[in-house]
Amino acid sequence: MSLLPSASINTIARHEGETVTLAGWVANRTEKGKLIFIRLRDGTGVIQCVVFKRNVSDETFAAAQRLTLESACRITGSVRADARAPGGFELDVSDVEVVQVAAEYPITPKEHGVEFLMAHRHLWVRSAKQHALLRLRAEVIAAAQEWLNAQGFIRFDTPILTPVAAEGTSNLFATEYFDLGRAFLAQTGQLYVEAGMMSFGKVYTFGPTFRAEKSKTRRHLTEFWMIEPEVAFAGHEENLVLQEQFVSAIVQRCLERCAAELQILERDTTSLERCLPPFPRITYDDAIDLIARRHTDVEGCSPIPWGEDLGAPHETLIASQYDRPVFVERFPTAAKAFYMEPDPQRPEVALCADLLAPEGYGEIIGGSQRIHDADLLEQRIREHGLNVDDYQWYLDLRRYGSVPHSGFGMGIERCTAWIAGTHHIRETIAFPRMLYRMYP
RNA sequence: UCCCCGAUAGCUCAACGGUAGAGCGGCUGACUGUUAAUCAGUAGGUUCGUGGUUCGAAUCCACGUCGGGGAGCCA
Repeated sequence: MSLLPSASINTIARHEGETVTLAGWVANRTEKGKLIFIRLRDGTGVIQCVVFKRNVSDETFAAAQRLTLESACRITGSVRADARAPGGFELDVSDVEVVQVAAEYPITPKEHGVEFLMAHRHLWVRSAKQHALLRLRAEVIAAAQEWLNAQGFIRFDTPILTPVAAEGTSNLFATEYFDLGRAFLAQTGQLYVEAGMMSFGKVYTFGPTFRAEKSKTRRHLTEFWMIEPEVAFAGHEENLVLQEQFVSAIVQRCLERCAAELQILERDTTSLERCLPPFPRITYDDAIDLIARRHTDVEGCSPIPWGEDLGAPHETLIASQYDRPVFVERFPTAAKAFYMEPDPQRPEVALCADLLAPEGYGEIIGGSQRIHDADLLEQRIREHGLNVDDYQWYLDLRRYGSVPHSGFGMGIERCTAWIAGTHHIRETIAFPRMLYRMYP
């Protein structure tokens, strides 16, 4: 006989007046003499179950008394509307079946510190806010993939174990690879997805990426998930249009389908509702001017000379000037990755852009038009001090039917943190990997 | 790697050179409408580690360990 429930809590209203069996965990319990309130959590929602001593057998009442926080159980009762119940419906209990009585649960409704919660991450994911955040993350991922699929993109998965640094200098995680020496965990799928682009035209890769940077901020993880579209024949302009449509579609879908989660997260959604194309754009040159004029607006923000990359305080200042995401485009070529196409009118800047989320959530997308000329690409590889032999396969993409093409990478955790309005991105992934934390 | 901050009961914190405490959680009991219930009682401590200063150290000093916030780099 199946142990599965006969109804789920998120759609319990459909069962008003019916007797159903729910299966889940005790989110909270209050005993009041001959009356016990059990708030049951089934993964889809939470419902209050009311056990009256007079309405149930002694065994059932005793079972309800045994339930501790997070105990697993199956509860049978009739669904009724009641204004006193959170959510408007409650279960008038007729039977309680204990599946497992939980040991004393370490996470209480009271406050806990970051260290304690991170050490109990495997349990913390059950908590309402974490549940909402991870549900929102799943929606961001589904929205991103389904939107790209609908636009004719093909998912083209790229390797995680790679022979060399895709972008060169950044720190990489290395591991032994049999007799072939060291392998590195991919820090991006971009170079490989370009091979897919030459096969399918419009592709994207989606998966975990790894950076062994010793970053210790609320915007960094050593393992994070990135979705990276790449489009043949697309130039810089088309790339930006694709990005603003993509991001808007994701945000609007989250607003539609995750309203309950955003409410639990106490997210003010008015700024998200404004997130529609076109997004404002500012060139790197104008950004430098803006920083020179307004750097005192943001703490720790100092003027920078032309050629230097923007820091976190600079991004905060720029984003604060706009009410929706903003593109910062045409960075100095020398400060960017080797594969970015120089602006034909001004080779000292590249046809690239970062998309900064509003409200100080920082860079959520980095993208560019890629160099499609084999000679220029090889020259740039040498200028970056990289080994040309390692990139022969990548140069081949420019030798056999090369076309102008563009793409970008969006960080799932940063995007989710922005939409959720969550301060630290560690809460937007189930098990964050950080500089000083790998457990659990 | 650098700068700043912290570590005391299961959790969140107080005690700031002189007897180690509270709230929550746990346990026991009361209660037919609780929403982090309320009320009464009760158990619970190697004050992160090592060394030093002192009549006396949770408290001051040094080193170490672990963690938090930020920078650089990036998504």
